[in-house]
Amino acid sequence: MDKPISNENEEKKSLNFIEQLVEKEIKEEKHNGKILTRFPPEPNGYLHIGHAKAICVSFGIAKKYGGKTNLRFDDTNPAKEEARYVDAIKEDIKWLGFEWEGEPKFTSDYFDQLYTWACDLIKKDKAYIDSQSSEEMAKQKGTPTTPGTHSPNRSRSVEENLDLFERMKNGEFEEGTHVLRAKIDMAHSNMHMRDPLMYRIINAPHHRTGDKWHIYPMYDWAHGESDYIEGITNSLCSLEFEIHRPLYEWFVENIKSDMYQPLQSEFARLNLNYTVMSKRKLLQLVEENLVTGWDDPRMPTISGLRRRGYTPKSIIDFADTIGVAKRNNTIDVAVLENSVRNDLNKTAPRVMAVLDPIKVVIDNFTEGEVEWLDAENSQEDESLGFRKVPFTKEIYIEREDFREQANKKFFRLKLDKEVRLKNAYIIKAVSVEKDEEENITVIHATYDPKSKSGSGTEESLRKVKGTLHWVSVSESVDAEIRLYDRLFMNENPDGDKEKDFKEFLNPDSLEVITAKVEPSLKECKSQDRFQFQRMGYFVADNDSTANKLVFNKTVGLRDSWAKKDK
RNA sequence: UGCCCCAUGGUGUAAUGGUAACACAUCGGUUUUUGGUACCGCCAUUCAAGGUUCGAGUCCUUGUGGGGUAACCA
Repeated sequence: MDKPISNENEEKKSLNFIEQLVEKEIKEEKHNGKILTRFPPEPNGYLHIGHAKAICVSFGIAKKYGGKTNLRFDDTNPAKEEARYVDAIKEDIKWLGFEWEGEPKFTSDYFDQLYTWACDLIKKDKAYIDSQSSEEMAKQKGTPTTPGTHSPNRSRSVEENLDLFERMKNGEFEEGTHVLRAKIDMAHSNMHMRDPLMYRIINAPHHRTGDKWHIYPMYDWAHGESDYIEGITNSLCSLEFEIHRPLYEWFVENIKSDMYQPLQSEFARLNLNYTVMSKRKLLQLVEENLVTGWDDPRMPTISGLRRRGYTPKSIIDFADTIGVAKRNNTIDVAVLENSVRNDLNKTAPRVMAVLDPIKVVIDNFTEGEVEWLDAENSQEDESLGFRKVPFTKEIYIEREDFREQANKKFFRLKLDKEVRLKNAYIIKAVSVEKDEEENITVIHATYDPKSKSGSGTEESLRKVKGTLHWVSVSESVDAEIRLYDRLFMNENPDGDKEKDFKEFLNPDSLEVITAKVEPSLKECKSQDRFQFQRMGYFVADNDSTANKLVFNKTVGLRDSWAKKDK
């Protein structure tokens, strides 16, 4: 049982490129061996599975090397951001099981310091106020092959710049009339270095600072500086910020007063097929009521996955499986589904629920009798024990589990053939009743009284190929079941230039049915997860009450019969 | 068009100059009172061409392909 430590180390040897970098820094005692990362969401929407990956990367690397992680809301644009998102984001991170260091931080906490530093840059002649329109400035920016030209305002005096900047701050100007720009190099091959904007005027109240400010810092100016203020050692972000790194470094180098400097590293964001991963598009789905909300179980949001029945562990395992690298990737949703199945297979108690019921009458079973049978709660975890399930003369089975005639490949119930009822008896179908339209309404069967499951009799040990789940007609209860399919029919819904992503919405992504479930489920609580045996994993929805059970389908079981039967 | 990044099975991720591994998917099989789980097997000489080396997926050069980038968004 006790493995040698060296063995474990060998197994874990493989490191992603960020881990390699951090191990190198630790070895070189770069920050005295300290690691502090940050997760910097903008509070303008809910977190999705892509953020979950980023959370696992930033929190994960710190955790692995004995460091900490700050949660910092990047709230530099009051026009787009709202306080309600702050709470949702905190809840999602906590639910995943990560703990941020101290209180949550806000970029807006640093507005004063940022303003002071901006004044310092003006005084050092490294920033100036530009009073042109954005069109004029865009024109002067040049193109990738031709250098830009200087703004006529570039040579304004320090005094004039300082005066204008203060008046901008005080709200004396309209939006769009002035901006503060860094004075770097209008001929730089990296367009981001051609005198980038640091501040713009926004006359909108901020969710935390109210109407104190009329100027707000741009991302590039605020981010590295916030990292510097907090003492972040490794600032991990996605690939599209790679080209911003020289600017990130230029800003920090020009304001810092010591040897310390945070390092930005970039990794590829997560893409999943059959969904969209843009907050703007997810917001559209919510606002146009194409889903029921940010936590609709079809949404790739963390709150949606939670309501769908995903576990924190399954999401963390998923992030671990897909890895961290620099190349663009698209992960098959099947990988995500696999991680939740893996977790739930080990943890979810098994119960019986019939989703599409058809009645079976056991002709030789006593009318009115209820026999309570023992049923194992999990084949994967003995400690979950047993429960009682009621067996009666009339039961329901799944409609698709019966055919009058079928070939040998069909292991389920057919006329004159035997099948085992899970936890109960072996039965044989003898006849059917049909309505005028030839639809089967009732199946008649006989049972073998000596074949009771677990009894150990010769009859019970008989080899029968098929085993069906079932519930008692009189003792079962109704439950609303919400069956979900993928939200989009296209693998890459936002990859078509001609078509809007919403054209690919799957009209059948939600199906609501009423199922018959075993009576033990009456006791279940919201968020309880189960395997409905042979059907899949289901979770009690928040809408579920003692009087009306509601379950969401998390994911189906792997089904090799469904594939063959096609 | 400039600059930056990337290139390993169908999809992802490893191999840190020394026998291309793992996960998912697919297909086939064994076990099974869930057509589940578990287990086994099939599936790539690493974008191309040169070079360095006893030895290259790994280092160098060139090419090709993909992505990013020129918001008063982050």
